[in-house]
Amino acid sequence: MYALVDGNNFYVSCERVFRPDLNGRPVIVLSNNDGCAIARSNEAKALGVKMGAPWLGIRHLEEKEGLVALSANFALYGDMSDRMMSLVAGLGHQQEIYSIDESFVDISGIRGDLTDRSRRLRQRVLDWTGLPTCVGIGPTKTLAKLANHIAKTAERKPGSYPAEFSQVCNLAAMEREALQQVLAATEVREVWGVGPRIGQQLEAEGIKTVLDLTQLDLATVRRRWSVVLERTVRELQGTPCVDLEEAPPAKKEIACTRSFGRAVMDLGELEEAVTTFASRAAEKLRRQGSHAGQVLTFVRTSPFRPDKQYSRSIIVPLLRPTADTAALVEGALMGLRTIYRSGYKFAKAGVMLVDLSDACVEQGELDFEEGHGEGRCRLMTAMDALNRRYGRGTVIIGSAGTGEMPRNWAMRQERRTPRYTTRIGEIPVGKA
DNA sequence: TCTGGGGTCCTAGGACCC
DNA sequence: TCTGGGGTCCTAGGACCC
Repeated sequence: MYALVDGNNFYVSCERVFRPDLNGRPVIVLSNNDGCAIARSNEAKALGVKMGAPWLGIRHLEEKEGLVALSANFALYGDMSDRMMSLVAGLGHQQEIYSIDESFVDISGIRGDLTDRSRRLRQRVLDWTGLPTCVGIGPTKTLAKLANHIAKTAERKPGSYPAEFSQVCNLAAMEREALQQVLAATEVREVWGVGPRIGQQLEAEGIKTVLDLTQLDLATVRRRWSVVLERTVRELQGTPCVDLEEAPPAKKEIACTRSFGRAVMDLGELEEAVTTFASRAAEKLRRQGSHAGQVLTFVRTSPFRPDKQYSRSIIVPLLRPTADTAALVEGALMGLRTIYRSGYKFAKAGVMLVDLSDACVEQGELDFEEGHGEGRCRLMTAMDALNRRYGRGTVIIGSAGTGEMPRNWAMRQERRTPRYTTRIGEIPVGKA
């Protein structure tokens, strides 16, 4: 038996914890570069603001409807997430943190009324962190996800489902007939694993509700679609096919990519950007204890603009698998210089580390050259420690630039709130 | 004037092997 | 007149997730 606990409009809720004046108002959080809406309060949803809507297309609502738009403050959201997750873990035996705002909890064999227990946990998270959540319970992860969707919808749109499902919905506690009614009242697109494409195909075949989907023949689903959808249907029927993953498996690739604040044409500026991205990716690589065998670098112009388009990527194999920032930056820059063409307005670049292996596994080799091995490893450890303690960017690779060069690539963030919980200088101050 | 970032899994087809 | 059978690995592309 699983519970899925999910934050409501998570990023907006994090902002509201420290800005209670935003309660009851339409609020959105914008993506990097203040580009588009990535989180919306219920009031913003009611105004018709869609997920992913470009900010400049909805900006008029700022004056007309009092819409508040904030730049993404991931330092804040990450820290609030940690607080929420540690409380949610108490709901059951094991927890899988599935994303920044949701986690699955294995609640098999927990005694007592699970619905009641979940309501109390939900209240505790709200009291202790200020974050509103909803809980879905079901015999499989897919059903728990669905239950969570129902709990949220019942809360947000009274009348859409029976009021008792608001905030906490336990599909496992329902009679067969009541369950079928709920499944028949839920669109097939709401199912975890059914995206826009497959949703459209299903609807075209007359499969409009979740109930319709659960009644399909498994062999047909496999033949017509895939084993993936077949697994989803089995899960909806109550047969667990997806296990809880308590410890996340190591990443198979690690990326750092960014759209630029303004168009970049100059190779020198791109070199600074790519150095910064490769350094950041290397940091993530060391944190998971891996080495990379190859570095992929890409640059591209904006497909949304009428300008001349150019998009290219290149993979540079490294001399040996490494987690050394200098070696990874060197590879990334070598790739960049190969694919760079002048005369284009570049809008985005990125570095991806691939062909990852465990750092413990090392190929022996005849040591003809200095400059790698133990010493470099200690240098990286020291660099990471300094950057952790004194803030990102305290110690950098020189080619990341020191600010003499224009930084058109730097992202725009005009509306970011303070990092209330992670920077001593930005802590909120109360007045009596 | 603008439209994010970071991942995973599955499938089909080609190359290659014995 | 006929030109096998079975398998692995790699890559590109599609779909999905938050």
